[in-house]
Amino acid sequence: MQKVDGRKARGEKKRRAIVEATLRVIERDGVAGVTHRSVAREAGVPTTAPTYYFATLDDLLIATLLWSAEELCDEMLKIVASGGSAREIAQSLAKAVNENRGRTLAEYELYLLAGRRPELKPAARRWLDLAVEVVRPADPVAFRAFLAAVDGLLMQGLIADVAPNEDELEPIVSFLIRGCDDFTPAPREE
Amino acid sequence: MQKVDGRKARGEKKRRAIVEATLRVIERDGVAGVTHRSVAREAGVPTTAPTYYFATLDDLLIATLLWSAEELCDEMLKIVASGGSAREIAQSLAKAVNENRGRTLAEYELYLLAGRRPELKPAARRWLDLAVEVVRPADPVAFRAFLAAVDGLLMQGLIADVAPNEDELEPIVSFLIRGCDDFTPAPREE
DNA sequence: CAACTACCTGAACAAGTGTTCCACAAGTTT
DNA sequence: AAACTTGTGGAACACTTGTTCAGGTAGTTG
Repeated sequence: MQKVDGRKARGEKKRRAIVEATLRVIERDGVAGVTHRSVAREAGVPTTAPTYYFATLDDLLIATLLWSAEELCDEMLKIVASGGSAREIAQSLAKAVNENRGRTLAEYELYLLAGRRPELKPAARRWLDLAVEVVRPADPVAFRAFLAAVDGLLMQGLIADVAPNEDELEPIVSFLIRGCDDFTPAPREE
Repeated sequence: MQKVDGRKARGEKKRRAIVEATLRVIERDGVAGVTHRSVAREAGVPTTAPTYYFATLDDLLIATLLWSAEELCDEMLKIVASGGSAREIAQSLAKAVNENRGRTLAEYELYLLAGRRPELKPAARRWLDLAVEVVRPADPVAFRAFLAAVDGLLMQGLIADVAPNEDELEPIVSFLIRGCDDFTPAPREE
């Protein structure tokens, strides 16, 4: 008979809390602001807790990227599921560069981190692969162009004097998804 | 009668050497690897030289971003001047994510830096503004979509397992610039 | 309730950081 | 050549960093 060890359960919870705190630190101060101590302070745990749960600072960043990537995938799936019209997509993009600006910045910093750590690449581009998989676009070239533009619009939105809003983004999104059947997947052959 | 002060000339030269060394450090180790000491070592100057020329480490990064942005603009203008066909653009992109991978990574790290330092934003998006200005696109929406996709293709190229080559990129670029008259500027009304 | 185990943490350390300071060298002007 | 300005660099300081480690604590088991 197996009983869940309360100690381990608590540990797992704290571990998650540390990862979440790390993401908040990145949102606020960037990857550069991540230190064992800053994370510990943010999470409200002792200084050595992050070291205890993650062998190295790198491991902590990696865990944070993996978790963030997972969340991003969930959000993307929601958009696709809801129909994926130009309006909805533009709305999501506008939110990412306005209300969720810090979060979006964090995501791209982790993105670039993957550029220097080959083992992180799969996680970083997970949402891309997943998008292709669930949408099964009729025109792969058009779809790849669309996905690239999404990244570009977000990045450029981050360095604009005033971030673009939904109405400004919509025509661009519309232009990009013409020929993509509004995300309607190609019929799968059985 | 004014004579150029040999001291100042030498100083200016060293200053530039330090900025160039900084960019090399970023290419190799990322922004995180930039310290007064690492830059000094790379540039072959004493430890305190970077501090002497740049009040703070931030100032050094800022100067590096400005310089890098300038170079990027020059390169973009060259592409436009040479005609800006899909083939040429795809060629440039392929080069950026292969031979010049480190440099491209560095550029995007500095890009994101601008996301957190409002005063750097104009420099970071300089190439975008310049592109719109010199191309004077007939269809602004299509052109903005194209510019966004360029950023996205580069970023996604950086986190691909194997970076895309010219031939893979060309169809996507072609798709994007259809309706842009191959970069031919709209006739300017006089 | 004692023995045990696994988790947890405060203090401490060595290494590296940004920056200051002052003596001095090189170049220019009088 | 003396006076002056500008550039230069080694030593040092106060501080923060990642990480270690030995002891302590909470949860589980017999």
